[in-house]
Amino acid sequence: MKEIEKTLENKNVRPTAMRILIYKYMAEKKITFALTDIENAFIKADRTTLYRTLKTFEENGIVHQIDDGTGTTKYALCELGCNCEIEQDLHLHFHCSNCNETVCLTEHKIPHINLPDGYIAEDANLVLKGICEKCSGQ
Amino acid sequence: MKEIEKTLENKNVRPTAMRILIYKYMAEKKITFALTDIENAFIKADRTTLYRTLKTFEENGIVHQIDDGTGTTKYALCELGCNCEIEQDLHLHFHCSNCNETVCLTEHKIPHINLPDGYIAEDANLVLKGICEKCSGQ
DNA sequence: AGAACCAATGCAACGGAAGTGCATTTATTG
DNA sequence: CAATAAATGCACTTCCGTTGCATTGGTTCT
Ligand SMILES: [Mn+2]
Ligand SMILES: [Mn+2]
Ligand SMILES: [Zn+2]
Ligand SMILES: [Zn+2]
Repeated sequence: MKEIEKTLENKNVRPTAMRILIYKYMAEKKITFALTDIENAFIKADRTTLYRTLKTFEENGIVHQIDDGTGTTKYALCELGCNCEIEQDLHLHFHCSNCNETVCLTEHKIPHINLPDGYIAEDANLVLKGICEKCSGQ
Repeated sequence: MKEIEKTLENKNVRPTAMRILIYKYMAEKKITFALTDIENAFIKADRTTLYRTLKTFEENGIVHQIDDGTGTTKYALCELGCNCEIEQDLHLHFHCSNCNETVCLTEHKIPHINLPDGYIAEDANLVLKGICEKCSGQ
């Protein structure tokens, strides 16, 4: 409780009741989630509020967006010490085609790629798709 | 003309007038394109027809879809000898944040990634974002 | 405490893009 | 030519992200 408030304040985000709830939801969840997921978890909350809360969280380095190729944006809590407001943390993401869940593989960074002359890379997105550990039964 | 017809027939796609036009458009274009692009290029054609034509083309290995993270699906003609109906051609794509164009870097394959135990990769998508050669002025 | 102010929330509506059902036209086959 | 199948066009739907604006709630200043 108090801890979450501190965390938010440290990131310059006012710890409102709503925001604390949302943060809690995210912290308990191990995998990534979509706006709709969180919307279903909190019947009370308005979609827009959740949307803007996540946006605020993102702008202040609390969560990061994930584009896993499903067409719906996913979010995940940033790791401790992740400073993705300043520079991107280019870890890869895995999307399971069986359970449809997307996970951050924060240990696995996107390898450096040599581009043709003239191309300047500033950002990268690598998504692997297949069967996750839970679904592969191992 | 006749050549395009042959190409389509070889891929088991009936060479209708519309399809030949669309193929021609794609062949002239060097970069990838969205459904809307092609829609604007052919005032006459209905969006659904274009949509389904591209779908047919994709199912028969004439074009491949590209998810460049912009939210709108891009398409590009497959290379000669590309057999992406059978197995994915996992080359990377580059999206320029200046001119907003996406290009296939067919020479650059997505490197193999070691995943944690239990994860089975079947597909991959790697998109680099930044400044393209045209826009970097080199 | 009360007034003034700003941030957060909620409701409604918009817009882009993908996708589907069905009628109509066009091509293919017997 | 008739019968059949494929391709095209129109209308409509759904999904998701996004914005405008009114309302609520909390903070600060007098
Ligand atoms: Mn992540
Ligand atoms: Mn490509
Ligand atoms: Zn799974
Ligand atoms: Zn460019």
